Amino acid sequence: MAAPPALLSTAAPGRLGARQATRRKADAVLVGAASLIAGKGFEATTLRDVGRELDVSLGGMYYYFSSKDDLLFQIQQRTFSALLAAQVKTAAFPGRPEQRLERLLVGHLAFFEWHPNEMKICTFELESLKGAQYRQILLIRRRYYRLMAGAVAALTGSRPRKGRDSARSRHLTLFIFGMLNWAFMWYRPAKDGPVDSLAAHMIDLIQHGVGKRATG
Amino acid sequence: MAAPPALLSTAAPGRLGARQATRRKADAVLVGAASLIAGKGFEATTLRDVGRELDVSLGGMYYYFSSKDDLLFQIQQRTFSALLAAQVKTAAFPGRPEQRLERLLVGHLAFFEWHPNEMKICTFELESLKGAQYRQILLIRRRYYRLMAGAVAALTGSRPRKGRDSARSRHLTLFIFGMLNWAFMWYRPAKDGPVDSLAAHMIDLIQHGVGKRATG
DNA sequence: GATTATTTCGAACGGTCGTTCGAAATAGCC
DNA sequence: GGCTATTTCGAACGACCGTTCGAAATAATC
Repeated sequence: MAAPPALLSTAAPGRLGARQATRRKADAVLVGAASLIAGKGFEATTLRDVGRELDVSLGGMYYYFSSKDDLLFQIQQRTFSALLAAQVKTAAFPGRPEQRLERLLVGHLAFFEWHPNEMKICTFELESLKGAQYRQILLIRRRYYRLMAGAVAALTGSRPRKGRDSARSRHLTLFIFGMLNWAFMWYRPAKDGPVDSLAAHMIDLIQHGVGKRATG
Repeated sequence: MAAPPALLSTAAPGRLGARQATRRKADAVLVGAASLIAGKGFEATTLRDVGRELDVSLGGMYYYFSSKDDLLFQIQQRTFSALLAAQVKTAAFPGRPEQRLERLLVGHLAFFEWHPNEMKICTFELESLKGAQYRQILLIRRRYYRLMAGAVAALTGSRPRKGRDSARSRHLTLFIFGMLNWAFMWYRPAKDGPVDSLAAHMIDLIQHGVGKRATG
């Protein structure tokens, strides 16, 4: 599997004619801020901290971002958009249902492996967003849920309803999200092996449970 | 299943001869604070907020707690201790492995249903603790992990090793924790039914996967 | 090199936070 | 009622936060 795409600058740029170096620096600030926020939490992370980490003065931070909230929003918006776009592509490839779901699991875990800080923030700091920003991230998340729920429904053979899934199908999808999203609490590549084998364990559990063992 | 135990005052009391009413008020503060912290996060929650919620002046808060950190620590310490104690009892009852694991799942979810705010805090705000308090909570969590890992190992038939589980067994246990801990993001009793049926879905997935269906 | 636009800085502002402390109020006890 | 210990309060302190702003520095353009 190729490396997941970097977090593209999909958001509207601060200025139309902004030079490329400026864009790059803004991206670097985003990465550094994500590292700090993932480590200490959004509220506990200071703009002075972020500035110090990247050798930008406190006032200078406001050249790149309009507010602290904007910083958090851009991290989540870019991260989730890139994940969703990559997974939509992944889901488009043909294959048997279990293969397609496994590809999505690998894709999710690989993206998490490449952007652990950003993904941790998406998981932990959703509710730190407010108003329109909160709602926009919620929309992206909902689209991602539908993508995964569709793959799960294809595996179980239940025809996908328009609005609602059955309780069982819904629970199964949310169980899978739980397994995936909890991984950042414990997954260490050196200890747990590559994400491919982790996804294989996961798809094996989903298909057969612990009763029947696949090649292991 | 009987109601899970309340969050007992297991921590050392502020004063030895403290009157019962004082203890009760301290417990009430703990509950109110948990509600606010679960809603807004620990850093974003102010002692002034907590005091206002419970009609205690800001200065008065320090009669019950030595610091804001102490407040968070007590919430996590009491909650996790009560959960661990209840689950140790649950695990002691005899039964087939799948029954014993299912009882633990039900126990966990039922405890979460009764103390959602406190459990959300235990999940989200572990890393807001520092130093000795952080390490102490980590110890409790590790004991709880071992309890669950033992039940999982009994189900898979793998003999429990002393120090390390196999990668597969470890992953399976952590998958289960993921399913359980992610539930606070979506579980609503009115929509998702009682925790017993949720645990039944979960144990069915763990045992048979989606391939074979139990009574559904 | 002069002119303009972009980038960076440092100081300051108003506000809010956790914490302290001594006095006032309350309850328990004889 | 008096006396003591427990409980509650309100004001204040120092520290730090996000944000603003105008000037200085730097880069781009001619």
